[in-house]
Amino acid sequence: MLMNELKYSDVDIRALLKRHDIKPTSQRIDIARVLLQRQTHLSAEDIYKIVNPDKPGASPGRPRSPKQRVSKATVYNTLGLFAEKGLVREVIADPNKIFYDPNTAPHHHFYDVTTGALTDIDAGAVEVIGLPPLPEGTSLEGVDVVVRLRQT
Amino acid sequence: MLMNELKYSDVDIRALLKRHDIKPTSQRIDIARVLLQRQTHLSAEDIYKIVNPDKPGASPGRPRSPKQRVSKATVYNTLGLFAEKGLVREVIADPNKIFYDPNTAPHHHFYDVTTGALTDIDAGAVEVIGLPPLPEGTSLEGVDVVVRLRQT
DNA sequence: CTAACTGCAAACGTTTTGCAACTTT
DNA sequence: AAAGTTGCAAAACGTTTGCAGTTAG
Repeated sequence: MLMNELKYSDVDIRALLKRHDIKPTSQRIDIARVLLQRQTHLSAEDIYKIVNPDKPGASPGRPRSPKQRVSKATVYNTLGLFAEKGLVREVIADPNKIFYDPNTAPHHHFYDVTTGALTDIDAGAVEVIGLPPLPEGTSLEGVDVVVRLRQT
Repeated sequence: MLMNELKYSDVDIRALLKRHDIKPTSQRIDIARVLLQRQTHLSAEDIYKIVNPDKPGASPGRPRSPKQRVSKATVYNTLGLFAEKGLVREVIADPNKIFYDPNTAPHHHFYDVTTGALTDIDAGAVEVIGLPPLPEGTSLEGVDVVVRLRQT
C-alpha cells in the first residue's frame, strides 16, 4: 500500500459500501473508488469527467457512446446518497458548487477565493470555543469552519 | 429611532454608499434600504421580491410594468458590488443560494438544514483557536463558522 | 423475480451576460 | 456630454426529476 495514494480493491469497496448500507452497483463502486483513491475534494462535475474520460461534447445523434459509464444523474444521486449515508462529507465553501470530501474525520478547510481551491486544515489543534446552546428542538449536525484566503 | 427596526433616510443611505465608494443610484438605495432596515439574511431572490412587490407572473406581452422598479440583473449586480465594497457580507451556508448579511461585524451562524433558516450566533464569546499559519502568498479574507442544525 | 438502480433528456432555480436605453455627475 | 448604470431576455451553470429500461440480490 502506497503512502498517499491508497489502493482499494473492488472487494474492499464493496465491503465499505455494504457497511454503510449502500447497495454496491458498478457505478457506485466507480464513484467510490475515485473519491477514495484521490485524497482530494471533488465536485460532482469533476467526478463525472473522471468516470467518463472520453465523453465527447454533446453529439445527440450518436445512439450510445461506447465508453460512457456513468450518467450525470447517477453521479449526483450517488454523491447525495454517499453523503446521507456518511461515506463522504459535503463541503459548502464555494458559492457555486458542492465539494465532496472523502475525509469524514472532523476537520476544517481553507478556501482560496481566488482559485476556488479547497484544502484541509489539520484538525488536531483547531477548536471552536464559546458556542451558545443550540436552539430548542434542534440537534447538532456539524460545525464547519471555512478560512477564506485571498491570493496576494 | 426604534429599537430593532432602524430607520434610514435616503440621505443616510446615500452617505453610507458614498462612504463605501458606491455611486448612489435609486436602485442601489432601494436595495440598501431593504438590507439595512430588516436585520435579516436575505437572498437575491428575496430582495428582488421585496423591491418589486407587485411583479406579476411573466407577462411578456406587456411593454412595461408600471411598478417594476429593479430588474433581476441589477439586484444581482448590486449585491455583488455591495459585498465587494464591504457594505454587506456574503454567507455561504445553503448549497443553493447566497445569503447577504447586513451585519458586517465578525460573527457566525446557525444554519438549519431542515428549514434553510440562517440565524446569527452572538459573536462575543465564540473564538476559533489553533488555526495553522496561512499558506504562502495568501492573506486572510475571513473565518466563517457555520453550525449546522437539524430539527428533531 | 422483484425491488432497486441507471440513463437520458428535459426541467429547475440561481446567477451571469450582451447590448440598447437611460440616469448621474 | 461622458461615464456609469439599468432593464430585458437569453444563456449559462449546477442540480433535480420523470420515466422507460436494466441490473443486483
